[in-house]
Amino acid sequence: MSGRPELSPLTPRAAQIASAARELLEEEGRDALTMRALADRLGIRAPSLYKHFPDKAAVEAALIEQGLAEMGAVLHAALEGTAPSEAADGTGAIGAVLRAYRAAALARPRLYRLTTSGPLARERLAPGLEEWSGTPFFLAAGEPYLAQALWSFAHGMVILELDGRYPDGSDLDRTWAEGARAFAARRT
Amino acid sequence: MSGRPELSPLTPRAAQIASAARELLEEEGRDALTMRALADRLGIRAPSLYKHFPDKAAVEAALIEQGLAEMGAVLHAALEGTAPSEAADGTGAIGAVLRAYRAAALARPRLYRLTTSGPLARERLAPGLEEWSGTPFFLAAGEPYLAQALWSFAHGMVILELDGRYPDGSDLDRTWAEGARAFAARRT
DNA sequence: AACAGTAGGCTAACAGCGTTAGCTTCGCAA
DNA sequence: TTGCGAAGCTAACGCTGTTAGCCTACTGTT
Repeated sequence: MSGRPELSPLTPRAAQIASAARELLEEEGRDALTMRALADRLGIRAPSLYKHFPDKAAVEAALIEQGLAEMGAVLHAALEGTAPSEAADGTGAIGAVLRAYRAAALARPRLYRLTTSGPLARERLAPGLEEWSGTPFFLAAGEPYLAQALWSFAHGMVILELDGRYPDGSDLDRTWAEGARAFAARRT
Repeated sequence: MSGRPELSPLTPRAAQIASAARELLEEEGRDALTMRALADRLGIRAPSLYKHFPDKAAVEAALIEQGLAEMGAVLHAALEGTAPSEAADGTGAIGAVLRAYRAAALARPRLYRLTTSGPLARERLAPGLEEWSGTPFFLAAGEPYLAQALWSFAHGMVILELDGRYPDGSDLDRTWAEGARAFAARRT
């Protein structure tokens, strides 16, 4: 399992704000996450938020930490769960990680996009968190280059699906399975 | 080769504006592409732009069409070029398409991100253009599911590289090669 | 008990954003 | 000559993130 790094500490009030921000993001999308709308949801005025976070990017960073932590937890759990059985479809740990990744991303699509899109302000994130959330890919692939390629495939699949880039009627289950077989065949 | 669909027609003035928009995007980034900055570059005021485009999204759509058209041209050319020799590294057409894709994206990173990130307003694009730009993946993979998986891998690799998501010192050449081998091995 | 400091609200305001309304000015065609 | 459309303009609106400065209430100290 290997312990998850601690998230950046938040004051109780800041945690409430982050929680409201997450609700707002997941219910209404990234564009709706404005400082005024967030303040409204808390019954205060926008400038008061700046007593708790230095700027909007810091609020987003708190959500990104949640996104990384939850994705990491899901992936680590998926690896634990399927280690004994060693897979239903012959793709083993690689298939398990891919299925878990897709399910977790589609369950929280807007948080996923916030977490993974655009340049990442690493200095705002808890150290080690990003790496920890990615290690299941390494564990599943057994080798860092295949692991990075596998992660890239998974992210590409998810983000293109979320953005509606695939033609209508695409059988994405089958595309995922095809990718899983391609990568699993290279596992040593 | 198969002829490229025509891009949406623009009046001469609109084409000038789109050209200036592209310069602005590539030189200063997406955030710098504002209607006022674009107008400045043309020596006019922002509201005058609305005589030529209905809104900012229409300007962006013109750039997205350029991005799709240029990417498609590069990929089609790459397939033509390597069909006879059949590859230096054993990955054949798949390796050729991947190398061309990466090179084209990294040569115009901000246009690539604009073209491929976020929901796509298909009704604003020339019909068939998006499909045409993607067909080289199908031609290289020989099969639609592998083709979609291959495209997803390529996009994931590029966008994660552009966003600086890989750890410092990652040997991305090797990661690309690993992915190319995985997909090439499944080509029938 | 009086005082100081701090946490956490508030209003007013600024610059920048996309966008609209309404006006003017120029060149061409009937 | 008249009319009209193309293409510019200014002023303004509502939205955004953010800052400055003020006020109130609680908390701990002397």
